[in-house]
Amino acid sequence: MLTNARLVYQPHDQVRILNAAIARAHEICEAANVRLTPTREAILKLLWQGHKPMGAYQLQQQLAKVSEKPIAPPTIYRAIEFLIDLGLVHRIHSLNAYIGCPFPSSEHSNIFMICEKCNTVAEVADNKANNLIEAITKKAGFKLHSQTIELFGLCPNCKPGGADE
Amino acid sequence: MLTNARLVYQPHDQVRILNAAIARAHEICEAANVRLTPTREAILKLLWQGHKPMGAYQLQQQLAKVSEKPIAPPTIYRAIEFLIDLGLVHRIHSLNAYIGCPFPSSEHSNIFMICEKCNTVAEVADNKANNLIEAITKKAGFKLHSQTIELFGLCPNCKPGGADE
DNA sequence: AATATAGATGTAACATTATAACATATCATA
DNA sequence: TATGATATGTTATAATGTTACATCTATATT
Repeated sequence: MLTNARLVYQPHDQVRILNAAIARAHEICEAANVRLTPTREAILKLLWQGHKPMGAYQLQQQLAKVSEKPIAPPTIYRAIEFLIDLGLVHRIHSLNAYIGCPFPSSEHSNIFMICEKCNTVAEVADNKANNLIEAITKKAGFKLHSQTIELFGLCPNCKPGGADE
Repeated sequence: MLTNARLVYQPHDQVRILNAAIARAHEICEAANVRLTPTREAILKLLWQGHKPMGAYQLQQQLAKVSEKPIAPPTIYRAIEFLIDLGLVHRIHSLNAYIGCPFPSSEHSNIFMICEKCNTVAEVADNKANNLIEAITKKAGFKLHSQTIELFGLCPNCKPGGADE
């Protein structure tokens, strides 16, 4: 099982993690022979801040604070699409929002644990889950292409018992 | 494992199924002491036609054909909310669309198999999936409230090999 | 049967999310 | 530096969903 849950739920060196993610993204783009332009990089960075998903217009607002010229929705959406296609970002459908992917370029089912209180999202990739879903669909005669699994609840820091369970 | 996959993927008496679903809905509403008004019933019926999800504005268009007066979005959304709260209808987040629930009033994880070609949606409720997700979240210290699992691919009737696998 | 009440719908305006169509700019390379 | 491909700017608009408040309707009570 691959997960960034501990990272998300515990205090950590946000800047280092962010820089690592950006460095990783540069590698991936280079390998794919595509360009991680300033706008794209800025959006990717925002989607890594705080492990909270952000909507397109929220991204636009944040970008406005940094850049001199306002960036219009089409550019935002194009950048998001670019990042999603590369596996660097995920869409959280139930929130109409986007978030940086902690393990890009890994084949995985994306299971998102969405905290209803603090809005953090942790991701899990689990082979057992993949296999089970594969088995369920196969039994039904359904040819599986992709999937999205979104779980709602309270993260360790927000649930009544607290982080130490 | 509870599923309506066979029903959805094989020819069946659509009218009988629909009537059964509506009768069931009436029972559930009576038990809950709430009213299945004509508008609500009309929407529920539409969401049972063809096992395909429909968006709010699509529902509005269809209703316009039947009713004399056009029905405005708030009424549509209110009816949808009502039906979802009763467990009679589900929202498919990735499609911004809604569909009738084949097994209302059953405690279940909702796994939706969405055909990318014909748009039919079959639903599966699987205890193993429930348990696995419960285990995954527990391990991460996440308190699970609800979930949505949406699978994309090709249904038996649309996939290359055909329905007989 | 008249009336009070809660629940349901009507209505108009608007907020949010996303895309289309076309123009312009920028980058990599010949 | 010319050229083509890629990326972004610009304007308008589509699609989805909500707010706030008015009006109606069913039901229960007197």
